[in-house]
Amino acid sequence: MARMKTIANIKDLRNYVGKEVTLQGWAYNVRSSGKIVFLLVRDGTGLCQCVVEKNERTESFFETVKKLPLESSLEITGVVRADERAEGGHELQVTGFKLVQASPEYPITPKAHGIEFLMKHRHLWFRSRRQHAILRIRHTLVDAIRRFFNDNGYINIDTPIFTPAAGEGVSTLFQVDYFGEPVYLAQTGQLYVEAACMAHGKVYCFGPTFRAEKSKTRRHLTEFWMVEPEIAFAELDEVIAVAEDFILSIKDRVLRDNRAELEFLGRDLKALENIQRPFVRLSYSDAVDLLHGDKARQLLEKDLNDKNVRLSQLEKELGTLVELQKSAAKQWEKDKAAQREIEIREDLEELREQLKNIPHHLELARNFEWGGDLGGSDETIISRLHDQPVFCTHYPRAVKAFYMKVNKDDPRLVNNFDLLAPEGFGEIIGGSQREDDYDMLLTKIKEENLPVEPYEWYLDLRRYGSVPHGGFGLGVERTLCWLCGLKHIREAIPYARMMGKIYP
RNA sequence: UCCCCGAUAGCUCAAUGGUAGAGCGUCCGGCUGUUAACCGGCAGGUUGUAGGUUCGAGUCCUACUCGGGGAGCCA
Repeated sequence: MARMKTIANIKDLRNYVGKEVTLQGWAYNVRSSGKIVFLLVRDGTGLCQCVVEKNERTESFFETVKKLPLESSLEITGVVRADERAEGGHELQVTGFKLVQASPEYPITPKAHGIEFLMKHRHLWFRSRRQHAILRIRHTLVDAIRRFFNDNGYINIDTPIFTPAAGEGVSTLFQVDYFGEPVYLAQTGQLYVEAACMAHGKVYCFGPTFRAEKSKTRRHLTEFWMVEPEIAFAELDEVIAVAEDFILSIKDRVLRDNRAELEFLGRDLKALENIQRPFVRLSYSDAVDLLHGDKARQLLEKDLNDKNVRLSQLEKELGTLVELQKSAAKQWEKDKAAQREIEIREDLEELREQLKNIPHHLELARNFEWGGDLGGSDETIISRLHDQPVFCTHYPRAVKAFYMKVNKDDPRLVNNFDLLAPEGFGEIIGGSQREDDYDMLLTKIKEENLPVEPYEWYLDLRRYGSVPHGGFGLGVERTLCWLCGLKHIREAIPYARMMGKIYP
């Protein structure tokens, strides 16, 4: 009587309607009603409602399923059928069940949890739908990044993570003991990839990178992933054109492959679909004018006004909720009101924080002096004044790294660019044309009081067949935040490493 | 490094300086179409740590630890 069982993935169930299949997965949720149990199973590819009715066929396991602890591992067999009432449109009429392992009580319930608790259970949080969706999109993003460069003639070059002390901003690097010698975790692969660029023409490196800055914000990680292409015989405009093609390519790929996930995350798909070439090109000097101008002021004043309106709306709703909780007859009505009240209080707190900061941001923008580096709030203003990504170019030489190419026409400037993602998501790319003139590079190394000796190999690249070249670095997590509409970067990487956080 | 907020049951949160509570989860019972199901019941606590004020501290004060948000700095 033994039959071969058909193992199916939940994402493929539509191909098995009317057939008996076996799912291998975990119990995501269980609801029961006397003689019928609805078991929501996840298998990594999707969720499927499995319906167990109490009858002779299910007798041996009905009670087990009914009392199944969440996240117990299992194999479940049944006939696939289409049903509007089921999540995903298909469900399983269960005929067989095998418990692989019964879980003890699972920490993460279908109810609300705080971020501290969830981050402590990051290893289990992966199983939740939102985190599952985000990491799937990350997978697509990483693949799209490699695809773009591989398909366009770039060679992948891995750069070292242990790097010698080069004197540059050592305080922001992690020091490691390397056989008794202090070395540092790389904060960029760029200098190394430039060398490979002179061998292969078009190259890129892609790996983790480390910053020891003591920043505790929603935009910072101490360990994050960066892809850094480098192109020979390219000046600034050409590098910018590549960055534009690249961003459009990865954006389209994620929209194509992960529409369902983006929708689940509540991402405004229109906002992504509307991203088209050409992106905005804005020089640093024009950006400074923009910050000083009426538009920036009006934006912040409108923001202030909108947020105040929102604040009073929420306060009003809060009042009615408190009344509702007193008057509601049903317990569940009270619970729902209580839950909403918590949400509103969180929103209110955030709004008040933002409102407190707006005058400060206004001040920063108005008093911004030509020559300084653009701050986070300045970038937000610039990006929100445009509906396409903004290339901000030609920063003052004094605030940028020594390897950036000095501008021919205005030696106060360098040929660099940052790309600001729309909707206020901020900087996702930093890039430049590199200084290819030996004498100028040496001058700049000395200007910054850097030791020359560790850079001899780098100077060699300008001694032997120097050519105009340039590239950029894209932060994977910040890009993912933009694509997914994430408020905090900690959700954009499987194991976030942040100041003071290393578990799990 | 600085500023603001927080820490109470496994989870999310209540509690004028005066007897520590609710919902969810667990456990027990009920329910054949549930969608964070629902309904009834039981159990569940050294209120982050150490001091202090007070007749009396979850609540006030001080320090510390941890967390959240922001500033600076950065990508």
